[in-house]
Amino acid sequence: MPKRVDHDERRRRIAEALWRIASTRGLEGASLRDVAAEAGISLGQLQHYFRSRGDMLVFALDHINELAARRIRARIEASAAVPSPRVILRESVAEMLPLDAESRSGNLVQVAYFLHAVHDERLRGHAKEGVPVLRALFADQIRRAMADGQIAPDRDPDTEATLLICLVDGLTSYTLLDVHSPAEAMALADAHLDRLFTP
Amino acid sequence: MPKRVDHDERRRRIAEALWRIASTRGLEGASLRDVAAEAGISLGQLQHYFRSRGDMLVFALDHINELAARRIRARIEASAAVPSPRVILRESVAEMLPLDAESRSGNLVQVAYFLHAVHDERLRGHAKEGVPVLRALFADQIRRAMADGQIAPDRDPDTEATLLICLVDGLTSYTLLDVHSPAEAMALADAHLDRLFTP
DNA sequence: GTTATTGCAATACAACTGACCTGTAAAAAT
DNA sequence: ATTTTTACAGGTCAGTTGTATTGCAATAAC
Repeated sequence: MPKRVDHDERRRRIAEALWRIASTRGLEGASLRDVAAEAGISLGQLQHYFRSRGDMLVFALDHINELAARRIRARIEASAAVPSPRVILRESVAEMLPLDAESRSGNLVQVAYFLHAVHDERLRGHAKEGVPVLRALFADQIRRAMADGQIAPDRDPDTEATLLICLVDGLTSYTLLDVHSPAEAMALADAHLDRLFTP
Repeated sequence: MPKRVDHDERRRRIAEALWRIASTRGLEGASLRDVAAEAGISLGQLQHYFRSRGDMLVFALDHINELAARRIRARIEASAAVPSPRVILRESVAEMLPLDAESRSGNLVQVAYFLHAVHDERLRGHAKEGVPVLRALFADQIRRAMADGQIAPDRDPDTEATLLICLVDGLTSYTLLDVHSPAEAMALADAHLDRLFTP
């Protein structure tokens, strides 16, 4: 055999090529041939690493979810030595919203997957799994802020966490549609946080 | 010529067949042949009424938007003789959320269009146009409630209207994904309204 | 050096796509 | 009665899709 190859590394490269296409033409517009061309490899080689198109889609979704989680963590750690709950929430939201071109294309990929997941049971599991984790993270921060007197004690942390996630999702949708600008989206998120953080 | 036919009525029938397919298999899964079969007509007949697939998609989107707006109006008028702002907002939200099977499939069609619209300039215009109308309607009700002392006077009506729309959008997405149930979605929306309506 | 295995290229294939074209029956217009 | 227009049925076409198959070069194991 020729050089022994890192399979996962190749798969990640292919997944990234897939995102580039999915963010401009949608997931359905990303045929095996297109992805192979975008990745600079042959169709045969792509098929060597993914037995089917479905396998490729699932791998790429898992990969993008992992990268997103990593970026949120990195951003929080970079923001302050001991970040306050409000900073953590705000930075997380900022990272999730499509505020720059890169994040925008990432969100487009997520949306493409979302639509697919609604109709595809296999993808749905992968698409859903991140939500409870994120809700728990948000709810924890809200609890911390409540203990600190920054949020009224009659709020329910889980409810507030879910509302915030849903709001970000909606803000993302309308930002992608150019109904409002990235800056307006962030301002709206801040307005929501302002009212969450009232003792 | 044979019986003179109501073209728009035929087109509406075809559009409804398209929704039935789009809500289960997605927009891309709705080929001209599939739509024709679902509508119980031949491919030739379908092509007689729509010169291209794109035309069909645009018509069906406009039609579904119009029906949705009509249903919201009907629901509000049915709720009370002189509906309060809060009732109007709540009923509108309830109509937008995928609370029953019919509404769910309608929302699935909307989502399918949304993803398409992000990449298709022609569709984007049609998909966006409903938002400012809805925001104006919501903002009006919020202003009425503020004048009545039901909402704190320091709130910005347009901001609150936009936040509510975005929240509903996010609630819809996660309800479609079965992250939470329709009942939970409505409870979350009520929680948000509770905090909006505090003097 | 032989053999077995891996990495990949190339081709083939059946299914399906949207668009286009032609044919024809029916009825309205003249 | 003739002409014209409408409403459709059916077929064709070039192009694209995911998948399967075959062939072959490179190298590790023996």
